[in-house]
Amino acid sequence: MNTPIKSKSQGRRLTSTSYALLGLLGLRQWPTYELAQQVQRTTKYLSPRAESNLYAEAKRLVADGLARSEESWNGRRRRTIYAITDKGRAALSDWLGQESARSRLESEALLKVFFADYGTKEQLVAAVQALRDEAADELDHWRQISAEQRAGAGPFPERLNINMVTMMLLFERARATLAWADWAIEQLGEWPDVNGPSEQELGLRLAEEVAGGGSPLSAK
Amino acid sequence: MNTPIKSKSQGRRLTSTSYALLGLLGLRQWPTYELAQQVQRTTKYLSPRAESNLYAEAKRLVADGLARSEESWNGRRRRTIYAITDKGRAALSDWLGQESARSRLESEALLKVFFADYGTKEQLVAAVQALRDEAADELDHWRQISAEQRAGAGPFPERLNINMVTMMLLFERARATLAWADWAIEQLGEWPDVNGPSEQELGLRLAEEVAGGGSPLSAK
DNA sequence: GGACACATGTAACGGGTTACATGATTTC
DNA sequence: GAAATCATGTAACCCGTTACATGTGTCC
Repeated sequence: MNTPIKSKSQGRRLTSTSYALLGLLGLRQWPTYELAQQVQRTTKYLSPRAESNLYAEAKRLVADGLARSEESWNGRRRRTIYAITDKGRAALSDWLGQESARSRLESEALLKVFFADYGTKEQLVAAVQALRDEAADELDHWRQISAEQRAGAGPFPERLNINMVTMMLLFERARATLAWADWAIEQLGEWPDVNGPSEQELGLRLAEEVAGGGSPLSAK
Repeated sequence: MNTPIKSKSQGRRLTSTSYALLGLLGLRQWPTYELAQQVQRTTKYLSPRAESNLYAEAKRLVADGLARSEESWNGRRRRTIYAITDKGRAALSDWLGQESARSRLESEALLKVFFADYGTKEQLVAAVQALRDEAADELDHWRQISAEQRAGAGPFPERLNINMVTMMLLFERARATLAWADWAIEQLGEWPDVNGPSEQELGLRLAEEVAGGGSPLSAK
């Protein structure tokens, strides 16, 4: 039988993971461990990835010629240091000119809120509370980062402006989530069950305000 | 050579896709096409999936005994109708009692904002604009859904309350995004380049307000 | 001496994506 | 008669996840 032509991989389609790492590598070179930590601080919130995949992606970047790796020794402890190449910088700036994939939210807790009528009111409240906790954690994270930056203790101070602008969106979304959760928990207190008040007064009122262009929560 | 034991799959780990479909199937039975449409209207915003994967997942649910399928004919056009089973309902209510995976945001456009200093100011503005457009689309979507519900034209009116509570979070987040984008574009107008004003006054001010617990955007 | 952080992975698996296919029916 | 929508998929690929492995250095 004919062996299929093993075409030389001349550039896989790069993913957001690729660009997240390339972006960080553009700032300076990193040992993989620190790179992974930096991802935790920053890009995790825009493009979350399992740690093991970061190690894998770094290797792929090297295979594609977008990064270079170098062995280094810290005592008897081996470290791999990654640095961006010119080809990597080119790919990065190329990417900035391309259309972006649509943003996506993946939220199991909110899915549970949506389908809460298959369960108990306690489960509904717990799902809302989980979303509240997530948002509170994230707010803390950004507050801490902000405190470091204000104290001049953060890395890359020259990136402070763009950094903060990016962060503001996540911050404001987290604030909105927190406000929503508090509002929801208050509302739910008065519900007889997971279906809410009969006649759907609440739902109708919300639908009317939203359809009319208003914003029921901030109005209150 | 020994054939490895093909262990009978006695229940793969179900995914959010599974529960999204089970949740919809719990409401009524659906032909796959309408089921996929319903996903577009609703769960897409909490757990987005490619259409082809919905067809695949529906088959997996049947294989697991969580749903039943039935052939049906609309003229000479074949349709597959899916319905939930008792086992499916059990899995669904079981799920509601479990811990949720952390929510995740995946946003290529925001990643581009974050790494905008590798490109031009126009590209930065374009990325912000893309986020604005996404949010505006989503607001329109929820307004339209709300209008239908208000008019009593929506399906499952008994689910209006829980439905609207879920929607309010997405609505408020979209509003926050829109406000952020408008603010950001206004700010960027005054920037000399992608690095923003020198001395990072803006960034410092934001960091101070965020760290102090304030909310720079809504204050203005 | 034990825990914890440092540091870097490997193995296996499958879900999810993109791209494509195919035909029927309705609408203009 | 073409285009759009209805309707349901298949094929190929690989990224991303989970779970695990392995050893070093430091702190108390």
